[in-house]
Amino acid sequence: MVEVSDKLEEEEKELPPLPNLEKWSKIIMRLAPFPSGPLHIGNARMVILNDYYVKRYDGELILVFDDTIGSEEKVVEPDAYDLIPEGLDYLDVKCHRTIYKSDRLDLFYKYAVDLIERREAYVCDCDAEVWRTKHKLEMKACPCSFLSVEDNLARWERMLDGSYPERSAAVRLMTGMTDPDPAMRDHVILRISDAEHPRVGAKYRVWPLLEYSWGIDDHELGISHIIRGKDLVKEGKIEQHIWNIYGWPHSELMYYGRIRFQDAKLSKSKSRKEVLDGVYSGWDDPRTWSLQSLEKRGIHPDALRKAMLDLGLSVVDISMSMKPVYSENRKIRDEQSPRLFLVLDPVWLSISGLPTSVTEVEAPVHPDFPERGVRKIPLNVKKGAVSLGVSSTDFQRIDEGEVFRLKDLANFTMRKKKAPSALFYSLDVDDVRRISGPIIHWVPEKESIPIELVMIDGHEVEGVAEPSAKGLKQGTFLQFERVGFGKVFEDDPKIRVAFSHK
RNA sequence: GCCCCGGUAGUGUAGCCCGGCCCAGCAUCUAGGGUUUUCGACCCUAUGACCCGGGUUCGAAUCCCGGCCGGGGCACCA
Repeated sequence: MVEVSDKLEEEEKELPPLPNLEKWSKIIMRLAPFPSGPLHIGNARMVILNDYYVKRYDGELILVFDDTIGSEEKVVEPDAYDLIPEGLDYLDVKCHRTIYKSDRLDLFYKYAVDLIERREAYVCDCDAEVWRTKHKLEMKACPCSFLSVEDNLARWERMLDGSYPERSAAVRLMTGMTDPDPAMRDHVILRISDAEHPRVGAKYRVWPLLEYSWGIDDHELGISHIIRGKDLVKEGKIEQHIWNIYGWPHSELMYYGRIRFQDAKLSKSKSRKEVLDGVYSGWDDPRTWSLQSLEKRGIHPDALRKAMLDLGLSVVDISMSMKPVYSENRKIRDEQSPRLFLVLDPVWLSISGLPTSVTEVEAPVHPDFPERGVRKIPLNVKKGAVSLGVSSTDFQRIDEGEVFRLKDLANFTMRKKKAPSALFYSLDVDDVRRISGPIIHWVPEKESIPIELVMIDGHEVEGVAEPSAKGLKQGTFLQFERVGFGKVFEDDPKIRVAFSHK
């Protein structure tokens, strides 16, 4: 027994300590994604929770690609082997080891033989449907379970050597046919699949099921604590059954409920199809809700982390909004985000009557930090007249004759009757403040920069940004005043920005 | 049909194991105000919850029973 010091103290949100710490000399946990695509926001809870405790207890985190053969609906996507670590990197999660389930088949075979020899498992060649109705539901033992060890081992060999076609035989663990829970009755732990595996090809045709492979591996890898979704509680029970057979110490099992995001519909299979078909721009398309897509949008990993940790370890299924994540992201990012004017769907106003003294506007890079300087917006006024763009929604909102302010510039009277235009009214901000008139953002027609904004739903909208947007560099997180936050993900030939949130 | 699990403000969460400090804390959302030449950040204020019914107890969000509602499992998927 080693003293496991609890390093966390005055952290704002403290999760409960891990159970039975004293039983483990070291905290070892694991991340076990099935590599079917990049990690997405729905997987973030699993990752962050495990990482949180490993860091808190100075433990070890193992990345285990749970890449067994899967099923027709669940197939290994080779790109995922790179996309998953990429997502972990973004979340600042460090894995101390990386392991591939597909490298460990021999180990699972070894234990399969041992379990058969101990009469804890048997090879069943019943039809799955028959087995379910005649045996499982009626709680009647399967005739295969009475076969001798020798017969079972012979059957096992036939599974391996190809004599048994796919689905014609499987290894069942003798958990007991009289268990009140039908889910627990002699569950299949290994089965045949002739599918090709992206990493090991056709080397193996007998593959373990999740609950079995983990029953072995959680022990083999010395996993002390397991935090996983509650859809895996049955699997946990089967693991415990295996641990009991061998008298192994039980890893501590913890479950959390499922999260649904109100503003995000997650479907890895749909994403995969759309990415492959080119409908989505790639695995970082906002509609995939992949970790990559969140990074592209400039969602700070700490914002995600905080939101996930705030959920705690509740086992209740929840439906949460992205709002808390966005709120946290604004808090983190606001201070560092330069301001800029971007006008979507511009309406060009013919401005007239501008005093000759007004030739250029200076607006703060950040209103809370004047020392960061100003952005210069040249006007190119010709005889007191100039064309300035405002967003169409603002234009529609302001009535004929109403006084409004173009932020950092001056106050104007709206003229709509013939053509969109505005007449200079005054310079002083207070004039418009007194009447609570609108203060809106704008861009000059000359020298402004076209910008493409990729929205969260994948749609792209064209906009025009003020001249100082010229030379914006990829990776810059910024705020378009009154439009929202975003991150530049392309700067050549065109500036393209991923919209983050309001 | 069988087996688990759970129900605290709109949303999420703390408290429940070891009943009183909870006329229930926090975050987000919403509304209003302050600051600000942004619908951002920051500061302040307000509204808003213990699923229902019994029981135990001096005292229950916390313990017990029943009900209702919700989620998950019963795959040769993970």
